[in-house]
Amino acid sequence: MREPTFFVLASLADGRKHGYGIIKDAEELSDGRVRLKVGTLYAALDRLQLEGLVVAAGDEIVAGRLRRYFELTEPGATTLAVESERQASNARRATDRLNKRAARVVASPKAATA
Amino acid sequence: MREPTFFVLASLADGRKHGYGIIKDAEELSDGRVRLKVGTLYAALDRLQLEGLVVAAGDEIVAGRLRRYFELTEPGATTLAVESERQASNARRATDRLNKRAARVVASPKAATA
DNA sequence: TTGATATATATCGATAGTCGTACTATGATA
DNA sequence: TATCATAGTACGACTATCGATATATATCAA
Repeated sequence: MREPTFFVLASLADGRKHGYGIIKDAEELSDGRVRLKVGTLYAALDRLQLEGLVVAAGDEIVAGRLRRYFELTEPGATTLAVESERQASNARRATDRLNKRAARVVASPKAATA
Repeated sequence: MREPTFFVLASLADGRKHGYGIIKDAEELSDGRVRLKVGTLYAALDRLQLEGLVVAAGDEIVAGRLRRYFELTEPGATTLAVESERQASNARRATDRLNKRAARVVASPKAATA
């Protein structure tokens, strides 16, 4: 799963939201690192609905503007949990290796990757 | 960064390796979850070399077969470290939300995402 | 009142990384 | 002698994301 899609699910794990709300929330949740593009967002929502990870949760008109709400399904929550554990695990493995590498570089800079 | 590319760097963090060796190592490192395709691997290696994250580290002929060796550069190690922290952080944020959501679902199943 | 910014969604061509498959070739094993 | 593991090359197809454009309302500043 790519990062934008991951953040769509993570955003909805917080509760029911509308498209633009997801964009703002994902930016905040990622400390500004993830700025979902509108094309990416709505394409992802369509796809995630087809996969059953997200469901439409009502349209509302607020201040003359349409808001399309979405919410996470239980399979969506499970998928996000699996994906989170996968990424945490990947990060741990890579960090372990980088730490060992750093130890080698300190000991012998030129043969660090030998 | 996508998962296959991440594992190419993670594999090389362990030391100099040849293409096929990276495929085997990535599979082991990921507990069998990541099986790099040859097309993906060599395309990634070409790209990572252009980006300066990886360098060719000599060709060898072993048992009549060509082996193309690669190693991680310092910028490559830094990129992997940044990417690992990014993924660990993303996973933490998502897991936090899932835990809060689970608490809500236990308290009130039908209004969990309201 | 004109322009800029924020909110909110729709749509679409281009891009990039990955996948899938086929191909060549050697050495080891059954 | 057939199959599997090793090792690399090549290329078309796929798909999520990007980047841009369009539409529309509300608010605020110049």
